[in-house]
Amino acid sequence: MQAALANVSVSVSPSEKYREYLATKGLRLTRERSIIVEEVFAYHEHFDAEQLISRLAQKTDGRRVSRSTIYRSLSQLEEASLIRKVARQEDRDVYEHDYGYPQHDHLICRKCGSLTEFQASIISKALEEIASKHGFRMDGHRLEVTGLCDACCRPPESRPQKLNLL
Amino acid sequence: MQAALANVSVSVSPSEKYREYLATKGLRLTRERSIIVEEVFAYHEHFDAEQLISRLAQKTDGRRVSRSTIYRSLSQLEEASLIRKVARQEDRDVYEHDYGYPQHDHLICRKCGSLTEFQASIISKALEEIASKHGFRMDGHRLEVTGLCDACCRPPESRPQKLNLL
DNA sequence: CTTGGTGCAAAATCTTTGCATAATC
DNA sequence: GATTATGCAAAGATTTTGCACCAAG
Repeated sequence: MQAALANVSVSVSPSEKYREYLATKGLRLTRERSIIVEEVFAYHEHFDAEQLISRLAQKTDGRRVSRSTIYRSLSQLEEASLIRKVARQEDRDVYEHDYGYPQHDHLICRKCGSLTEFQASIISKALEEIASKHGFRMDGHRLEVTGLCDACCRPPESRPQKLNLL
Repeated sequence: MQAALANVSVSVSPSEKYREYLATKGLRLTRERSIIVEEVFAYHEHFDAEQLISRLAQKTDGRRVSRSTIYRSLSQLEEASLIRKVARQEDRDVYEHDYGYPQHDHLICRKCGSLTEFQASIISKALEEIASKHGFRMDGHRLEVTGLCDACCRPPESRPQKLNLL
């Protein structure tokens, strides 16, 4: 009678978790919502609303979902802690899986825009101490480290052309 | 011959720094830009574009500046590392002073929205190590710790009504 | 007189919303 | 049958841009 209590404990599927969340609000896991949550969790890549829309709003089979519904669902998925915003790129919120995935942070390259994940328990621990010192009840954090990634650092011959500044 | 090399070393005023930045681009510190940088550094509060605009676009004296110019200037001030984005609230980017102010991070209350600053060198140090491990050339970071602030934590009589999720 | 700058209004983006229709309990 | 959901198009909101006129070197 021991549940896996590692960093990640996934007892139910994302869809199921979504259903549970919806239930608490008296809402239903409809076909569209189901399609969305499945698509979102089909890949572990970071994504934004537009990418999801382009994948779902253009389906020819019966799995097409409208733009509005996708936006509405993304808000719910975030509320339900299934996904979370990690950054903002090109004026769009970038999401990632929050459910079933360990806490981590990101190195964001200012040049090529690449997102590199890393884990550092020392940071979480430090934050817990800091929060408690301020009487702050922490429930999460978002840490974006900006700079130049390994590839973009190397000026030599393979100098990246794409400098989308800022 | 020793410059103040503490966390903060301000040898020139924000305006002067702005002027220097502009010079490197062959641009000038105009009267409007001057007004903007002075207004921005007049208070050390966090602010967003709209707040700045409401303060500057409604002046009756000769210190009015247009919306466009303010947006254009904010981009430059950010580029020049005079200000930086700290968060996003109500769909707006929130800025704070970056120049002449020590590195710090924020505790953001999900309930009342309050921003509390804190400093933790341990985090910067940890990040430097992590970055170097990834061959990443860090030039800054943004850390938002979310949760409930001291005031909003206290359930006693003023029990928060809003109990969301999970 | 040539380049840079401002202001206005229109445009561009991303996101939300009103409403009619459709599905579900 | 009442409530919830979807899709569309229109509306909202913030930020950007084209353009004419002004300013500075």
